[in-house]
Amino acid sequence: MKKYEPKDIEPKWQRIWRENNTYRADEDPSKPKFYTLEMFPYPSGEGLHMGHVRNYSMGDLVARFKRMKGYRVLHPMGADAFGLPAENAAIQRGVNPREWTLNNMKRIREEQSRLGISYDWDRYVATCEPDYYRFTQWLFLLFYERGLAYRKKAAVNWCPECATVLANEQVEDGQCWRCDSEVEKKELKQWFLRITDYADRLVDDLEQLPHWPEKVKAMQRNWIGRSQGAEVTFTIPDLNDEPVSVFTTRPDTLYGVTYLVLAPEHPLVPQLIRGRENEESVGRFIDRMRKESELERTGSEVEKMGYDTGATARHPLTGEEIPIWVANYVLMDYGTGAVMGVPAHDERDFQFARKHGLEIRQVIQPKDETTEELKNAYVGEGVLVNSGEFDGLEHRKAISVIADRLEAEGRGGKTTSYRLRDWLFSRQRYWGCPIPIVYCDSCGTVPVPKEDLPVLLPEDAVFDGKRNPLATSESFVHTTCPSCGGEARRETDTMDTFIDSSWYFLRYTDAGNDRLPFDKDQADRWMNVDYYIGGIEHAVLHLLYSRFVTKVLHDAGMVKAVEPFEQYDPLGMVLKDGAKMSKSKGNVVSPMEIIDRFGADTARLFILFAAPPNRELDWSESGVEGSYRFLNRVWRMVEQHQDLFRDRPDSRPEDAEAKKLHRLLHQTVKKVTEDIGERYQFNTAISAVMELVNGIQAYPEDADRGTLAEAIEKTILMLAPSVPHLTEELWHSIGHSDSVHDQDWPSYDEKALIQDEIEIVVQINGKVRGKVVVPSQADRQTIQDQAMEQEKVKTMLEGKTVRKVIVVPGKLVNIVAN
RNA sequence: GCCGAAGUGGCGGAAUUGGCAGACGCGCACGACUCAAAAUCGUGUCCCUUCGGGGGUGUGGGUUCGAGUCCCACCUUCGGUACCA
Repeated sequence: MKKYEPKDIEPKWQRIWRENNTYRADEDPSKPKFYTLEMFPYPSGEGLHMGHVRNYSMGDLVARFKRMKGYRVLHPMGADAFGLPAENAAIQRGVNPREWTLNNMKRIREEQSRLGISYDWDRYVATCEPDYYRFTQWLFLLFYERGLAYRKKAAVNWCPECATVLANEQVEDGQCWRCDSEVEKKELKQWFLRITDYADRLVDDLEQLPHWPEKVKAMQRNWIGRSQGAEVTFTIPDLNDEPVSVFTTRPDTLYGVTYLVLAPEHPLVPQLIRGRENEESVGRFIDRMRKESELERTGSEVEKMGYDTGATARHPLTGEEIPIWVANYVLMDYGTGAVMGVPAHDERDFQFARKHGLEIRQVIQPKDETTEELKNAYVGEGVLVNSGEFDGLEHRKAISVIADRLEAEGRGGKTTSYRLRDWLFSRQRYWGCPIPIVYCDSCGTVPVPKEDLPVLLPEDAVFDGKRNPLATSESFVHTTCPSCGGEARRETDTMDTFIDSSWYFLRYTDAGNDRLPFDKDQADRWMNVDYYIGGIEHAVLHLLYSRFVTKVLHDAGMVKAVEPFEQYDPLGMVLKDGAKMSKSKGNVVSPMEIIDRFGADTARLFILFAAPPNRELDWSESGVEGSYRFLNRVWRMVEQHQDLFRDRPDSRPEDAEAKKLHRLLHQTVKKVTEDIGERYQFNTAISAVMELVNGIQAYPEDADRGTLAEAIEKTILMLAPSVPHLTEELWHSIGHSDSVHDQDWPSYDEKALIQDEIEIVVQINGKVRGKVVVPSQADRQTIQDQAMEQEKVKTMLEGKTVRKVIVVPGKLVNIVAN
């Protein structure tokens, strides 16, 4: 008997599949399409880790399954190849970022190949290649034409370590998402993409994504932070009735406003304090706030600090003059950078008013309660009091009524505010996609014509870690104006690398196109991605940006899809001993080492079997051995029955054992088909096949041989998506000359699932007391009669009165007695 | 604080529509094969028990003939987010 030697068979089949182009995407238009995608990797110098293996194993299982089910499947791979590590390697070790990246890509591709994943390698894309980033630039120009890319000066996030700016999404707890450095604020002129124009659609269209986890949708909703309310315009008598607007979700409390608070950065503040006695102290406070980092400023434990400007504002409805304060807790980049203080009905305002001795005026009264002095802010329901003509209104109604009144008087009105800011898009780094913009003294900002793309990254940039390398390249910076032909300078910032991954799934649909990013027909043939797998750390980065870009391309008529990903499955982490694998902990399990020892099939099987897809998976050495053991059992099972396949008898399940195995086989096919195809629960699909293998091994020698042969053959087919090499080898060993991966997925026969006789549980008062075997079609009465006939049941019922008998055909009988 | 998810054997985890809790695997124990070991195969493995049975899915209540599953209250853990007006 031949031994199972993954070392021999895995490379062999990988070679044959490559030579036969087995996994090229099928273009047959008569088949339904299926697009399955795993997030492409950043080609770091580390190679693949177990998280990748898990990701790819799951995607490959689905791709192979769908292919066998008769779909034309798109299952591509690429490299998210722009990024800082390459450039840092250039600075620290003097290597060329491009070479460094391409080397890593090569290694990662080899490692992916060793896993035996069924990619259509012809569609491989690398975002750092000119034939890709040329179209990233093309898309930028499309955004620019549509008014969605603009440049403005603003206080932006600056990471001193990365020496570049960051989008809001890329700042976590005031720290850089990549290097954890504390982020600073800098006033810079930068490029932005107008993602806020799409805020409503990005929220509303989440409704169209029932196959996304609630969690991820909630994170995106929170991030966009849409909130309905009103804008209220106060005026400042001392400044010629200069208007100052605030945003509030509670216009119903407008009569409870006793002061206004502005953010320290609010543009009116300098004018307000000019010449007043506290000009100096307030000025110092403002300077300090400006210098403070995001973290110092917005950390949860930061004390509320505020200063009276001495100026006053006029209430839009009452005309009352109220003091204007400046405080650190009001943020310039949310709402209007100013808030109205309603201490009676807002927790923060209450504390602030207490601390600074400001008036607290109650204007909402809980129903059926008398007024007492407030010990806390009252934020509940109630009716309006002390609110002039609005007294007695229910507060929810008042929200609308008062907002309408403000609008009628030209002093505000209903509005919606968002937390989402425009996407800060430019980066002061080399290893990214150059922004195709030229600055000309006579023509101003000029986009590079699409036919002149790509704007190539220069080879002569200097990597000294002190400045943007692109700016050091004379050959790059100096150019001619596309408009007037005069001397001009190129934009030296590159694009945020998140743009590269925001459209790669579209490029895959038409990877070779040298005219356009992709052809509309091709994109429409494949989009949306039906099944997308990858880390949840991208819940509000990559996944939000991709949704935005897809919508813009849809609006431009480039693709039908309005959402990129039909179903998104967040991938659970791979742990070791309950902890994240990391070099510092020394608990990293190397995928290639596992493949060397057990083979890729074992690694894949273990990872699929050990936990459901989106839960954490604890790597277990003995678990891997168990998977290896199982594959050996399958191998031996087929080897032992080689004779069966020489004359391949037909399946005639007539004896009891054969009927049993036949039924088990069909049950298993049904379960595995549903677990993979509908529930995406791969661990239970595999356990079902294990049960079938157990059943086959218990099958007696003298029972029907044809039934056995069928069961073995279908076991191989059902395992093919999970362990492609082993099954291919076994498939050929039982006499087939075509690939197991080109076979039809086994079907099951509902009739085969029906048993002649079934076991029914007999309960007395809900406790199992016995079992009866009845014909499967038996009616309620027959089942009940048989149950009551049971010896055990009889003795248990002695001296008791039967009150009720519940019969669930096919399941159980419950006798209620006392 | 707010939002989201999850609590089931020694461990990873099953139980799809309210119907036999613990599938499958790991680990462990015993047995077979062997001079012996490894490998393999087989048997057992939630807890208690006077062997009749009793208890058991984070806690306490409820609905139901019947609850891991539904409802109410709470506890714990994990993830996200947080002066967002």
